[in-house]
Amino acid sequence: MADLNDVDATGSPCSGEARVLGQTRCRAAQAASCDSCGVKDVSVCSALEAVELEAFNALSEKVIFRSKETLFLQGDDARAVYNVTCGTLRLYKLLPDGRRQIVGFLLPGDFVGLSLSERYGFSADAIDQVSACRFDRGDFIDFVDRNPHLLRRLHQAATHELTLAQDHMVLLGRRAAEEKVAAFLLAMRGRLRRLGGSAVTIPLAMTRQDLADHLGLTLETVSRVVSKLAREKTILVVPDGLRIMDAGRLEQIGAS
Amino acid sequence: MADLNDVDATGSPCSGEARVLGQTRCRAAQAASCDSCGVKDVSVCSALEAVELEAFNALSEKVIFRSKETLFLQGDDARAVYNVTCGTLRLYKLLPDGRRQIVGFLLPGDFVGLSLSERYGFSADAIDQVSACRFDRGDFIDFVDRNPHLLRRLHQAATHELTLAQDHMVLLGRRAAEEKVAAFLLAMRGRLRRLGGSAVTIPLAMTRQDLADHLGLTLETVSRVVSKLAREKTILVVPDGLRIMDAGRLEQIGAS
DNA sequence: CAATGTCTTTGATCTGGATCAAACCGCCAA
DNA sequence: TTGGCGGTTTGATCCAGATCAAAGACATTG
Repeated sequence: MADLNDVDATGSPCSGEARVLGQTRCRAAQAASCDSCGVKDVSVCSALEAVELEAFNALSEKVIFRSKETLFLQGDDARAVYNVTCGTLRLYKLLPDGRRQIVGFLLPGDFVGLSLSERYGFSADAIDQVSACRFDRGDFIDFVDRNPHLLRRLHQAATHELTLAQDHMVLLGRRAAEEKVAAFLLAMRGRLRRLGGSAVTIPLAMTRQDLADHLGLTLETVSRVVSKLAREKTILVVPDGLRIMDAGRLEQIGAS
Repeated sequence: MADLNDVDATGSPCSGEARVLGQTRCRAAQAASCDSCGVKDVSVCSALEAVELEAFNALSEKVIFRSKETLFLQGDDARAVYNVTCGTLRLYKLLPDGRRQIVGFLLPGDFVGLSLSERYGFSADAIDQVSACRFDRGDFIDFVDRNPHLLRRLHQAATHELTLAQDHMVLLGRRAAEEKVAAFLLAMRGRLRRLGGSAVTIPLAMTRQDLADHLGLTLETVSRVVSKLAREKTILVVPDGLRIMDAGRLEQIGAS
């Protein structure tokens, strides 16, 4: 049985400043503009000196996207780099006939547009209300050029994403429906945990369709698998998310 | 009808020096050790000054792997970075029960291990005879640190790989068998073309099983699709590869 | 040259997940 | 209060691709 005594992440306010490649600093004064998003504050532990961090954050402006709002479309020229501070983004690609593959969900702390290329390689929109730090791409590149040690971090971030992408290829190419869902839930639990949130309740802002388009399934199949896991008491479906009741069982199904 | 007059890439010798992040320089004296691999020489056009290039190449030693030889396994500690100069590598991940997902095929000019991380995130083995330049990972990192502009190239290479990975997710998650094969062939044609090879004949060193494990299919399905395309004269199966007879038709099937 | 192993092709059958269809469940707006 | 809307669940049916099976095509080796 899972650790039900875990405190659910609920009321921690969001940072108004960018996490510098995985790290963040919170400014309480800005927290009020963003409702609870399930992420605890993380103390400063940055790749940047305090003075650099100040300069870095000065480059950004805070922006808010409403649920379903589109940040940009695949092929748009990449004016901005974003750092999510609150909420969830979906990044996706479309085939000409409308089939969609969600290549990733971004949570607080994640960057969009780190490739620094001329054009966005995917589309992005907000699943729930999202707040983010927006950097002008040119300014961001200049700053990185002036602080070359940041490039190492940038490169690390990119290769980490690549590793995730490769893991997802295994999931898409070689796993059965139930394994896909189990592996996804475990991965999500890991990410939330690292963000300091709950290890038990997973707030799923995305719909069954989103899940399906991420896992290479249909929404009906996702729904059936979730129902089955709930019937077996492996998970418990709650409003706006689900609770992992038997992580061991989930790992057994989604073992990697 | 496709351009049948295209000269097939056959006899061009391979470089004995690393391509510096996409560019290469050939040294005729070393070419003899490697049989034809379908890749034309590319003139020097490097991110490095001549003197740096010299230093860079001095870091590497030439290594040769026989067909089916394993370079490293997932989880091994990453002692080396490789630059393929001839032949084809497959990079793959295994599930505990033996299911395999090939995350990529590497052709001449491609680097392995650019993530510079402590451990390899996948396994790699040679499909045919492969020659490569081998860099000690520590030396490579030191060199990059001394030449920070190279980090930009490194980062570009990583994000390019990430883009390819995301495209492959679309293929794995949302495409039908025939589309998968068509898209793969077109992508391979593009890569070979960029390498200066033939646009018509695609030398497939990999088996049907390899293809299947890359595309998320079974070998039988791959075989059937290839047979079907051949029956329709879209492609022509030849020893050790195939010819694209009707690229338009292929694009129509595998449109992205 | 037969024997053996590896890879490929092709056919017959099966099945996991897609597709089609309908009901259900808040939630919001009229 | 009702109706519409977006999302979810559940059932019935279908089918693309998996699985099972066998034979063919080459190399390599004894």
